[in-house]
Amino acid sequence: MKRKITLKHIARELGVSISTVSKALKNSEEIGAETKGRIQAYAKLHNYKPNNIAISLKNKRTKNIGVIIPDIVHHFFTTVFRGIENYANAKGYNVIVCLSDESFDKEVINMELLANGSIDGFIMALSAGTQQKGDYNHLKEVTDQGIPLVLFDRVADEINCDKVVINDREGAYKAVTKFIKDGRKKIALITTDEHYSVSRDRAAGYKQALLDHNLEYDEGLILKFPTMEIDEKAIEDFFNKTEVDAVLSVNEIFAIASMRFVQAKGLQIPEDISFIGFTDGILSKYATPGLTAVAQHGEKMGEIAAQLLIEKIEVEVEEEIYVTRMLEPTLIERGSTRNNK
Amino acid sequence: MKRKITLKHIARELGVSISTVSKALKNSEEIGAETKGRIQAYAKLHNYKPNNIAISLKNKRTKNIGVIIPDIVHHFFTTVFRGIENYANAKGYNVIVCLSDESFDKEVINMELLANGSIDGFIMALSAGTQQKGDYNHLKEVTDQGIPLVLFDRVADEINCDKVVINDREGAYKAVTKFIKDGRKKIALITTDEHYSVSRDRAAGYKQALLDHNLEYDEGLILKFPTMEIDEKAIEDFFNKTEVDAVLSVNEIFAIASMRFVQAKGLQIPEDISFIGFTDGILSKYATPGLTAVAQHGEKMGEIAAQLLIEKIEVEVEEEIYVTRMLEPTLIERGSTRNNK
DNA sequence: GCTGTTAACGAAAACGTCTTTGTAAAATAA
DNA sequence: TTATTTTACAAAGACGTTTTCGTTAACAGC
Repeated sequence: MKRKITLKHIARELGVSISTVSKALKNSEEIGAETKGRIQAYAKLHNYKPNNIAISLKNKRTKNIGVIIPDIVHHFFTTVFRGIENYANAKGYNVIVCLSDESFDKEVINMELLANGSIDGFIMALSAGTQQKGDYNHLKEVTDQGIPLVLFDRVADEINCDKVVINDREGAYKAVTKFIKDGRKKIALITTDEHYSVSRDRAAGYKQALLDHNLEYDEGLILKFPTMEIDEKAIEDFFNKTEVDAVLSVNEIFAIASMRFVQAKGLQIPEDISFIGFTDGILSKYATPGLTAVAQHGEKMGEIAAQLLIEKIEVEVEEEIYVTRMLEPTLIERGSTRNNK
Repeated sequence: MKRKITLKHIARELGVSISTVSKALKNSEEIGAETKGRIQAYAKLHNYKPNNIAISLKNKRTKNIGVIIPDIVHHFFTTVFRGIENYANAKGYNVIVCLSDESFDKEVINMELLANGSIDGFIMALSAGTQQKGDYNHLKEVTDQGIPLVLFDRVADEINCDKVVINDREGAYKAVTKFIKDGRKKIALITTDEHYSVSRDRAAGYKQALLDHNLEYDEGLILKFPTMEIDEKAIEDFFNKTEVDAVLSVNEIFAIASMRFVQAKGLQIPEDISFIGFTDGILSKYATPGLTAVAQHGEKMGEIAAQLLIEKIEVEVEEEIYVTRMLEPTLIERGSTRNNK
C-alpha cells in the first residue's frame, strides 16, 4: 500500500524546499531547468497529484456543487440530474447529491451541512414539505452568506435567486387545446393538491384553454389527489360516475393507471377516450398505446441550471440580478390521442 | 450579506485566543465557566459552524463517499443510489455522484479526480466500457492507496474488494422453473452480449434450469442484442420465425417491447405466451398486463454497499478480508404469467 | 516566604497547498 | 573593483481547525 505523496515528501527526498517543488510542478520560470526536470520526473514517477482538500481550503473554492432533490427514483428528476452532472463535469465540478425525501427537515439539515464549506453553490427543487410549510429561511440564510442558489421546477416566488422552470401553464394549455381540436368535449383533469406549484400552474392552463375555446370549466371534471400516492379506488369511482372523452393528467402514473382502468372497462383508447400526461417518461413511451405527453425537457433544464450556477460561482459581481429561465414544453404525440372529429 | 464566521473572528472580537474559542465550543473543562458562556453565546448569536474543509484537512477524513455509476436514468441504479444515500446520510456521510456514461475513460477520470482527497471511499458499478476492456488498473491504484472500494451489480473477479451482487443465475433459474411448472415448453431468452457479467450469469441460469428439467437447450430460442439499444426489427423477425410460448428477458425494455409486438400480432398474454423480465421497475408494474419480474432489490443492495464501505472506512484493520454479499432475487408475479397446463 | 499545585488560558504546530517576500550567489554593468 | 541586477532557490504566512504543550497567576501547605 503506497500512501499518497505530498509536496513535503518530494521536497525532503530531493533536498529542496516545498515552495521550490510547488513552483517546479507549475512549471514556474523561477526554477532552474535542471532542478525543475528532477522534480517533475520524480513527481511523475511517484504519481503525485495535489490534494483537493488542501487546495479547497486555500482557494475557498471546492469545485463541488450541491444538488438537493426530493427523490431520485423519479424519471424527471433523474433526467435533470443527468443534465446537471454532465454540464458540471465538463466544467470540472463534482456533484454532491442529497435527497430531501420530500421532507422539510431533511432539506434543512442537508443544506446546512453542505453550506459549511463543502460546496460552492446549490441547485435544488423544493421538497413537498417545504412547499406546504412555506418556510424558506434555510434558503435565505444560504443566499445571505453569498452562496449562489438555483431553483428548478419546484420554485417559490419568495426566494430571490436564479430559477429554471418549464411553462407548466402553457404545457397544459397546449394539451387541452389539442384535445379540443381533436373534437373532445368532456375534458377531465387529474391533479394533486395545490401546494405543488406545478399542479397549480397546470390547472390554470387547463382552465384557461377551456375558457378560451368557449368550453365550460366544470369542477366535476377534476379529480384531485391529496398526495402523489395513487388511489385506484378514487380512479374507479371517478370514471364510473363521470362521463369523459379526454383526460389530462399532471403525471404519468395517474394517466397510466387511468388508462388501464378504462381499458379494462372496455373503452378504446384513443377512439372512446383520449389521454395526455405530463412529464414524458419511460411509462409514456412504453405504454400501450403510447401516452401522448407534455415533455418537460429535464436534461436541458439541468444543463441550464448548472450553467447559471457556475456562472454565478465564477464571476464576482456586486449587483445581483436574478433571472428566471422558462422552458417551453413540447407535446410528444403518441397513440393515446388521435383526431376524433 | 454576512460571510461565514471563523474561530479567528470570534477570538479577535472577544479578546481571547483561537484555542480558547475552540475549546470553549467543545465545552472543554479547561475553560472557565464565564469565558465559556461568553464564547458560546457569541457563537450561537452569529451562527458559527465549523468549516468542513478545514476539518477534513485536519482529520484526513472528508465524510464524503464517491459513487460512480454508468447511468442514473435507469431505474435499478436509482434505487441502489437511494439505498446508498439513505444509509450514508444516516451515518453522517455525503454522497458525490459521478456518471461514467458507460465509458471507460470517464470512469477513470472521475475516479482519479475524486481519489485525490475528495472522498473516503468508493461505491461503484463498472461501466460497459470497462467490462469490455477488462482493464481495472484504475481500481487497483485506488485500492493500493488504501481507499476502500465496494463494487455492486457489475463486478469483476479480478478486483480484490467487497462486492454486493444479486444471484442473477438463481433469478433466471427461478423464472425458467416457473415457466416449466406452468407447462411452458418453448422458452426463449432475450439477452445482450456477454461482456455484461449479469447477462452471462442470467444466461447460465436459464440453461441450467432447462437442463435440470430435461428440456432441450436450443440456441435458436435465444435472441441476443449487441448493446442495450432496442431493435424493433430484430424483435419482429425473432417472433415471426420462432415458435415460443414463454420469454425471459434480461431487462424490462426488451420484455415490454416484445409484449407489445406479440400483442399487436394478436397473441394473448399470458394465455398464448408468457413473459418474465429482470429488474422489476416502473415498466413492469404499470405494463398491461403487469410484467412478472425478477426483483433485484436495488435499495437493499445500496444499503449493504454503503454499510460495507463505511465499516471499512471507519475501522482500521491491518489484514484485509473481502466479502461478497449475494442477495437472493425474488419473483414478483403479475399478469404476464399464469398457469397454462 | 518558599515550593508545589491547580485553574485558565495562550502559543504553536500540524494537515497540504499556494504565494509573497527574502536572500544568497552569480552575472552583468559601471 | 565595486555596485547593481538576475537567477535560483528558501522561508514564512495563510486558509480554519484541533491538540499538545507551555505559561501565567492564584492559592494551599509548610
